[in-house]
Amino acid sequence: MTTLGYAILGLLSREDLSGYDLTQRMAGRVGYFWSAKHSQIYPELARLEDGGYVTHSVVEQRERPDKKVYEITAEGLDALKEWVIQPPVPRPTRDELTLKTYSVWLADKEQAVQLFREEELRHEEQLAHYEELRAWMEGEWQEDLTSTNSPEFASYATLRRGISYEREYAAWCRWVADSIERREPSE
Amino acid sequence: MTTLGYAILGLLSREDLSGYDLTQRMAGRVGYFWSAKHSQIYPELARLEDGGYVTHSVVEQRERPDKKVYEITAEGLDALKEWVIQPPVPRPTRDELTLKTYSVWLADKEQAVQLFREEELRHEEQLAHYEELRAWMEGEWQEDLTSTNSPEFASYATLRRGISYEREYAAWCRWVADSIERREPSE
DNA sequence: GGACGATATGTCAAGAGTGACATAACAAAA
DNA sequence: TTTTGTTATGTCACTCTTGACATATCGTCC
Repeated sequence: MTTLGYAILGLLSREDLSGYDLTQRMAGRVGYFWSAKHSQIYPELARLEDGGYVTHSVVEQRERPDKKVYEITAEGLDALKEWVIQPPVPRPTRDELTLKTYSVWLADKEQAVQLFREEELRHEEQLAHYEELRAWMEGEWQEDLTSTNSPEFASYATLRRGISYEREYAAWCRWVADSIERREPSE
Repeated sequence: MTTLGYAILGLLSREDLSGYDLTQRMAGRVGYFWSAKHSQIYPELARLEDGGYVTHSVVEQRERPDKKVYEITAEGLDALKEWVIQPPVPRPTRDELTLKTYSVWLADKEQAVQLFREEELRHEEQLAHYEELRAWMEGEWQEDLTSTNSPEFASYATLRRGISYEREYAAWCRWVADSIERREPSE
């Protein structure tokens, strides 16, 4: 089983979805911690069905093309539950901006400052979006968030990770930009 | 040019290195923001040399097997300088622990708490290591860090990113573990 | 009727990255 | 003398992931 397989099972454990629906989720909702394109999702669904982790049924639609709606099986749910509590396999992080920073001493100061200001803005915008979502969740899901058994709590927990990540990344970009500006004034 | 190519150029802009040396760097020093195995590095060096970004000379050693030491060319340095100030191509982040968190509502609470405590520890140990390095740099490189033209400043800046990342990740793990423990006591 | 956009499902070639395999020089220890 | 460990360079098959190509249904707008 691939990690993508578990990502799909995680979505199907909450609701039945088509390959198209899964693609939307992978680009949006869960896209900031796991993403995939439809060209990877469709073959993976076939493999999951082959392994008995999901089943599908064709749903005929009148106002749209027909679709295959996938449902997680008992075996699929068991596999997912087991995977969740296993320590994650350590993956190498690859951060291109930090890599660029490693060579920033070679760069034109003004252009470097601009780069980090732009990235700061990107992360602050993402942060603002997450903070909106957070406010909405805390209002709408008040009761669900009192129990960690709810998918709502799980979604909220991942969002808090996103918020923390974006806030720190933006702050670091600001620190780098400020450092260059202060130490090399108008070079 | 691949990102790995620029990673190699970034290392060679600081000092001449062999493929073996580069492999050590990619596993250690810069490994927390970009990493590669020797099986990827050797072919990439050949491509870089083909493109005129690096040259190599064979250094004969008496106490060890001979080695090829690579040196960055003027063209290589130009390419690196240009790349550094370009906005990074947005890569999808893939975080397996956050993905597991998305399905944590299905998990046994005790085992889930254990998972997040273990991960918290991992990140705190990494953080402690980085903080040691930081103290050493701030002491040893005091003068170099006053100018952003120095490779020392660049190394210091990337280290601060690592510190910020590990600190926040550990804090988030702690928050998740605490949440599960408080809201589902001894279930 | 035709064009366009959203919905819907699929394949394929190519690149990035890894683990395993392969070879060889040299030192030190058994 | 053989073995073990480090240094050193390389290849290859395989997996993961993406972008491009391909096809088809259905509604709406011109």
